[in-house]
Amino acid sequence: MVTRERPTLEAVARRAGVSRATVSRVVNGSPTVAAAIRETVNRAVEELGYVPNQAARSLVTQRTESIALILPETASRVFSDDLFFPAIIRGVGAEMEAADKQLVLMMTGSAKSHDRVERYAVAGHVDGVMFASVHGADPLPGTLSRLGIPVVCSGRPIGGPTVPYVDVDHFGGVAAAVRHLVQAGRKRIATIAGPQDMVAGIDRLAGYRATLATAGLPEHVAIGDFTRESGIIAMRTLLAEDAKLDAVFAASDMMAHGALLALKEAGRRVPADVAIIGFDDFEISRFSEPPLTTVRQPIVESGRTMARQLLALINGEPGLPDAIVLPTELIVRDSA
Amino acid sequence: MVTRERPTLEAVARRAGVSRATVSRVVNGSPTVAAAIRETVNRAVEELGYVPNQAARSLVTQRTESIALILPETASRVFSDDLFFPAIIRGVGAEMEAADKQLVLMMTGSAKSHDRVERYAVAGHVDGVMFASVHGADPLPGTLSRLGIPVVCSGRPIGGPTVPYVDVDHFGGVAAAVRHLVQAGRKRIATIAGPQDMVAGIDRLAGYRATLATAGLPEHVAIGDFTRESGIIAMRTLLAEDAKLDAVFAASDMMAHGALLALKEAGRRVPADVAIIGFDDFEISRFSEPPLTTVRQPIVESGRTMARQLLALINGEPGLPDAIVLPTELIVRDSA
DNA sequence: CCCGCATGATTAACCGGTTAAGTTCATGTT
DNA sequence: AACATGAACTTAACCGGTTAATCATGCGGG
Repeated sequence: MVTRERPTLEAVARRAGVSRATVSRVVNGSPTVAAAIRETVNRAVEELGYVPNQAARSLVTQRTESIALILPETASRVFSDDLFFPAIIRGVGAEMEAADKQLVLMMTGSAKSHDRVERYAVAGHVDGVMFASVHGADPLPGTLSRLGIPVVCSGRPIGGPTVPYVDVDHFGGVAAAVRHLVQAGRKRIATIAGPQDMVAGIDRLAGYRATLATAGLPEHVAIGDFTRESGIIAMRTLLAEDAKLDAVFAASDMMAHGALLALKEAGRRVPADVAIIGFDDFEISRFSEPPLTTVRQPIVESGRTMARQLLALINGEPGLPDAIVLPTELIVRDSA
Repeated sequence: MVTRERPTLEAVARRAGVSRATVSRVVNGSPTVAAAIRETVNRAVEELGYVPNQAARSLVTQRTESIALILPETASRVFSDDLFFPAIIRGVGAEMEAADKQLVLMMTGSAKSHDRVERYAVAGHVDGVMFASVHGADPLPGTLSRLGIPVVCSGRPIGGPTVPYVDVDHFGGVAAAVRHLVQAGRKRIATIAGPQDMVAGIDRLAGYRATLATAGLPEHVAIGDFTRESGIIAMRTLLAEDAKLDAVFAASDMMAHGALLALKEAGRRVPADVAIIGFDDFEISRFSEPPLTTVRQPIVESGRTMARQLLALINGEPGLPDAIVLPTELIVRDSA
């Protein structure tokens, strides 16, 4: 390991025959530098391979140029084939890269890690914090926000939006899906709902209920946790409770896929006997048997939007919306 | 936004009636502090809610306590239903959390971002760098390593291992899979290989070739890019070239899944007409139709291992291995 | 010819820690 | 009693930048 000495501002200054301050100004593109000097300094920077030390810079600017993305630990443990968080990361990452900011990933869940995140953010390691999918009424976003740290959540926080957030139109998407089933003449429309401590779970169930109520149809609810296995179990339960149900709205594609498996196991044909609609529009749904009708939610876009919001917040841009809700869209394939 | 002033060492020192140096020593757990003073200082820290400023600390210690994980940007394109990188992230993240280090995520691929990563690492923003799956003969890991920056790769780098790496036993896993097919009496065993600019693609194809050669059977190769769609296309090609093939080893589960779809489309039964084995053992493979026989590779574990290696390297631990190869295992289900 | 004023560079203070060197003081030696 | 020793604290230098305040220089105007 060589650990070659890296040149400092001082070194560049000496080489260019100017003061540290002038080099600093050149490096930061200040306009009050004569062209000739700028040229000389740039050459020196080039020759020495100078790269500014971020720690030194942060110390005085009070900015770190990096941003934390908090992922619920539970998610990564439970959802070993979850595609939601990767997509969020992708969206956020793209935006961060465009803004030349660094992305720091943190998992949280345990009280210990929870505390760790708080200390980390408070210590000024990052200029802002994003939360990907808040579970329950997590107080952390509010706490950080109150401490003056810019925060944006993906998913409307439960218990009053005390922080800006980006979410998708769960309700509208579900309503479109359920209406689609109603219009196809389905009468016994069940749902496999998501966890009721997450807004995505709550809102999608609400959309189902409201739309069925409007249509004057009875509701039939089983609860899952967004995973395929929970979808299988929920579908079996639903069938046991109502052998004649003719449609199911599953609050996630994974659960819809599980339902598909359970229906096949029970000898039901899809969509002939039972129609099924999912929510997410993951790649996999194009290839399921049959291909899944589903509500597309723009996950990557929501990551990007969250990142853009946070950057704007950090830059102190005025008139930022507290909430942004992205549209969802019903994608009709063969399952309904 | 409040942006409450955060207390500094100085403030704590004043409150505790000692010098900055003493507080620093207490905070860093130096043994040369009297118990009484330590107590007083800790109380002051508590009361003021003091959290050390990492930038200031890094400036003098030359350590940032954070580590970069580089993901190939191309991956993020494939990412849309890729489960490999999320698993790597999970493994690395767990280990980083345990070591109380921060994880900085960077995507690279374009020459521009490539340069960005280099500058970032060289600027001392991170104490070390991990590469998740190196494409082709990427010079970046070697470059950074030569500059004295601790580097570990996931996947043996092509073109001579100039950097320590962690990989899985592709060859052994594939050999077991192909032997399984041979022992089942399959005679026309094709493969859908992965991209040949990645070690995972190369080694798996080599394993296939060597094992078939040993068995005295002819080879039959189509190339994919690890995605489901490429699996579909490759399978169609293989069938067109040899309508009588009776087995396929696909170098990824996604491609195996694609192959399954293409075989169904062609009216072939699995495993009766054609046996199929994948590689990865993603969750999805337990639920495919039929459930997929596959080679399990410990992705999360490989992320953890890579992280542990890097931390050891950073700590200057002696006698570290240049390469660690984790075992793979054939998981027999219904497809072969 | 001298003054005032831009313009552009320099000086020096500061960001918030760490740590080597120096100081103080109680204790042990002879 | 004089002095070496060592424990525990303080002083002060330093890490590598940024930036407000200051200063030098050249130029147009009176």
